[in-house]
Amino acid sequence: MAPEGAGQPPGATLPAAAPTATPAFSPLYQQIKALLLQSLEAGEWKSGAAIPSEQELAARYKVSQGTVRKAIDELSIDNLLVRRQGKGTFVATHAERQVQYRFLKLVPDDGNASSQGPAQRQIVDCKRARASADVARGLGLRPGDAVLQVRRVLSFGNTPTILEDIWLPGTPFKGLTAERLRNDNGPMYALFEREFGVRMVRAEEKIRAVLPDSTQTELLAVTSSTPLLSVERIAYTYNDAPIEMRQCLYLTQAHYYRNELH
Amino acid sequence: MAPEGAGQPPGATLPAAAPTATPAFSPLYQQIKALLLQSLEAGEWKSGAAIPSEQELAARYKVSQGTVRKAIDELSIDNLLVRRQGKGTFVATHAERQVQYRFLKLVPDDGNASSQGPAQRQIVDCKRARASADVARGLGLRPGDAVLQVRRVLSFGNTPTILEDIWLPGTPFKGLTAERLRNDNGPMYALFEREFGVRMVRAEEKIRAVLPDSTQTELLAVTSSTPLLSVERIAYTYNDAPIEMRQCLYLTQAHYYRNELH
DNA sequence: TGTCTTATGTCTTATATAAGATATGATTAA
DNA sequence: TTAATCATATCTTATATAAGACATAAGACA
Repeated sequence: MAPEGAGQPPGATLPAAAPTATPAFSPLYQQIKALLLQSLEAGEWKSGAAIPSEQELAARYKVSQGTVRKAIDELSIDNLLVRRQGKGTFVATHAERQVQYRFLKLVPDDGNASSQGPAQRQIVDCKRARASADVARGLGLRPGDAVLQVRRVLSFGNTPTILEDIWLPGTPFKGLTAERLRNDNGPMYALFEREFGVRMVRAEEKIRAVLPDSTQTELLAVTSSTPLLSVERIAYTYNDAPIEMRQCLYLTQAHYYRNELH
Repeated sequence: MAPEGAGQPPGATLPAAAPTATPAFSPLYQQIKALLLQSLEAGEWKSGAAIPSEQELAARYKVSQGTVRKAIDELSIDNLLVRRQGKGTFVATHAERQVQYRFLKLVPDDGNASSQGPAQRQIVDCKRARASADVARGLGLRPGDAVLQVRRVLSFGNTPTILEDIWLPGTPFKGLTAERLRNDNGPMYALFEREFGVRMVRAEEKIRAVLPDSTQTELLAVTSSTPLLSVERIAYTYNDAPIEMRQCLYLTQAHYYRNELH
């Protein structure tokens, strides 16, 4: 029981390992967190795979296990990592998620999401296009840049309920076709992750009440006087980079958008 | 530097101090958290006041400062406490909040909440009533129990934008009148906290798109074909006890409901 | 009045130990 | 010999404690 040399002073910059310029004079665990983020972003560990143990990471970065722990704590709060006692810490993935839809907050009126079966999905359209001013602003592109546009309808119990227009930047999603979307049974975000290495981290939504236009009434089988929830979502990957934009319409006759406030 | 007797085994129950039966065999810091919650609920520390230092609490409960810290960490994540380095830890309060509305997520189209002035508030109605089946279910009362009902309109730049029907259980809010509401300039939740000792901790919302009825069109000065956001909110105080129910209508012509997803 | 000291907060890091999960190997029964 | 069982070794994360660093504010002192 001989506790040798106590910890290095907080605020010290990282010894050598640090490859890029960290903000300097930030807490050690924040520097470690930044390094872990870099590794995640660089794809050093695959989705769903275990990252090195806290001891190993502590050795790699020359800090104590507790410091690594605090860094991992924050990353798991942000849903980037998942801890499992006795097993290890894993890269969060959509592949094995129990919930089908990561960001969908629409639930049936009885509040029980499992009371209804899985959604029926119908890809209406999937084409290459040029970014409009709106889409370009949302995705951080220039107007006219190549984008992929997907339109689909989700139905619950044969009732069309959700109409989605999805825009994706052309570059990372090269090769995505209606065929591949239709052939896939799992969540769309799982496919993005598996086929294109794109991981969704967080999203922002703008919600309004609107009336549908003529195209929308047809696709959702409602009258033009049926109020709908308009949900504009921008999803972000690492480093707050926008990677997907959606314009959704929700029919809230038998469903509602559930939100928790803290 | 003589690290004497290492920590007691986790999962051990608290020595003596524990006044009520804690779940037993939960981590020490969870037991401390529960004790702190009891003190908060009992009003041992007033809103906005500092709670004892981590050292003091550690001494009181016969645990280490770090264990108290972990308990406080979780409570401050839940927005029940606020830490200020060098100053202390304080009971979260609405009184000094910079934001006017705790749970309001409606923002102007430009996304800048401060670009519009403060809201104009108009109390339309404030009366004693009996809980309907709906309200009783929401507030955990029996139908027919005494409740307070408040109806008000919020306008931004002279445009009526929000219509709220608020139901409050009669007991904790005895003595609340339209007069007192009108005379108060601050946030309603700050008044609840100051005058009735009721602290809002979290809330749940059910959001739908609807069309207004004739009364609502008048109060909001819109046509009956203007789609509105219907937001049903139930706010909770300590121990997940529902304490307020709201039925709100938002005009989303120049505003949108902003939500962040993680 | 302005600067320094000091007391008292939280914040950061480190270490020791407990508990959960899994693989390994000896033992036993068929 | 083979297959099943059980104890154990050794991974992992989880919890508890302690000590020093940093932040803040109030009082001492020139």
